[in-house]
Amino acid sequence: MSTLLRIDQLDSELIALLERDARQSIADLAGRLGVSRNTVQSRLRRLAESGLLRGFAPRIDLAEAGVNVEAFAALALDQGRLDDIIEHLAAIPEVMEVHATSGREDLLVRLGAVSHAELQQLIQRIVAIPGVSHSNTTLALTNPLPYRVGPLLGTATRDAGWGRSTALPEQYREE
Amino acid sequence: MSTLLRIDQLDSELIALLERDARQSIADLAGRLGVSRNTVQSRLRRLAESGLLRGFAPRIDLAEAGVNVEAFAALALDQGRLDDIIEHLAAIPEVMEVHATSGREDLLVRLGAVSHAELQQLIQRIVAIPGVSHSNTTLALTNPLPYRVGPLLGTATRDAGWGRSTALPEQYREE
DNA sequence: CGCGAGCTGGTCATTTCGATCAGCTCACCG
DNA sequence: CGGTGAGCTGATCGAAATGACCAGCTCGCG
Repeated sequence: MSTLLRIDQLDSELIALLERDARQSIADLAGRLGVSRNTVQSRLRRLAESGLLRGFAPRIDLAEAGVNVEAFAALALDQGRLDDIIEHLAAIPEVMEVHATSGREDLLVRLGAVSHAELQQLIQRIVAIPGVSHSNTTLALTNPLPYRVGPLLGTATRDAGWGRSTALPEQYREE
Repeated sequence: MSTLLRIDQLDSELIALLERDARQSIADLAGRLGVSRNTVQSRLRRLAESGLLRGFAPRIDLAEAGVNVEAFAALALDQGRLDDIIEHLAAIPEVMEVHATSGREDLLVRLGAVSHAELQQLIQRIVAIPGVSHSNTTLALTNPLPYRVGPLLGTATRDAGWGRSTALPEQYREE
C-alpha cells in the first residue's frame, strides 16, 4: 500500500471530478470522463487499495455553523515533549489542524472560534500548555482558494497547464 | 441559505461520524446514532439545504501520490491588486490553498511539491508574481492532527457561546 | 505472432436512496 | 386543560446505484 501508484491522466481527472463533488454516482463520473462505468469502478478500487484515496470527508461551511473566526497560531516550544503537547492540542475542540514545521516556530495550529473574544481565550489556553513558550497568531480573513489537490495531481502525469481545473469559488467566501 | 442553522447534538454527532467515513450508508449512520433512518435522512437534507454541509470531498494521501514536500508560504504584498495575485496563485497547480490573513504578511499559501528542489523553484515563481514583495516559507514536516471539524461543532451546541439557554422554538432556517 | 493488460458494453442480484405515510411523544400556548 | 405543531419512528415502495461478473475488442511488447 505504500507502493507509489502510477497516476495517469484519467486518474487525476477522476480525482478532480471527485473534488468537485464526491457524491456523484460512478455512472455520472464515467459519463463525464467519457469512459465506461467499469473503468471508473476499477480505477476507484485501485486508488483506494493503494492508499492514495483514503476515503471521503464532508465539506463543512464553518461560517454557516457560527464559527466566524479562523486563525493560524505558530507555536514555539521549549520542551521536547512534543507528543504530550500534541495530545493537549488534540483535546481542544477548537484546534482544527496541527502541523509540525521547521523554522522559528515548531507547530502551526489552525484554530476556529465563534468570536474574537473566544479566540483570545483560546490562545491563552494554548499558551498555558506546559512546553509552549510562545505563540504567534495571525487571523485568517478570507479563504480565496479553498483546499484542492486535483491540479497538483494533474501535473504528476501531464505537465501542461491544468492550472484552472478547480473552478474558482464564487468570490472569496468568508470563513 | 445564509441563515445560521441551529445545530443540536445529534447533528454534530452525525457530522463527526461523516468525518470518520463519509461513504457509509444512511442506515449505518442511523444505527450508530441510535435513531431511525428517516431522522438521519432529514437531518442530512436540512444540513445540506442550509449550506452548512456543502458536499463531500475525497481525502487524498499526498505522500502516496509522490507529493513529499508540503510547505506554508506567508506572502507580503506591495500592491492592491489582490484579485490578480489570487488568480496567479490559482493558476499554479502546486498551490493547494490560499488564505488572506492579517498581520505582517497578507496571504498564507499552502504548497505541495515533489522535492525540495521543486519547492524552491516554486517559491521563486511565486515571488516573481507582480505584487508579491516578500515570502516567508516554513516547511511542514509532519501532520500530527489532520483537519477535523467535528469536535468544534460539538461544542457549539453544548457550550453557552451562542446557544441561548432559553429553548426557543428552533427556527431552523428561513428561505 | 502470441500474450497480457486495459477498456468496453452487457447482465445480474443486492443494496441503498429518496419519498411517502400514519402513529406516537412532548413541549408549548391559548 | 385541551389543542397544536414539530420531530422521531417504523413501515412500505419504486427508482437508482452498487459490486460482481462476463466475453469481446484493441493495443503495446517481447
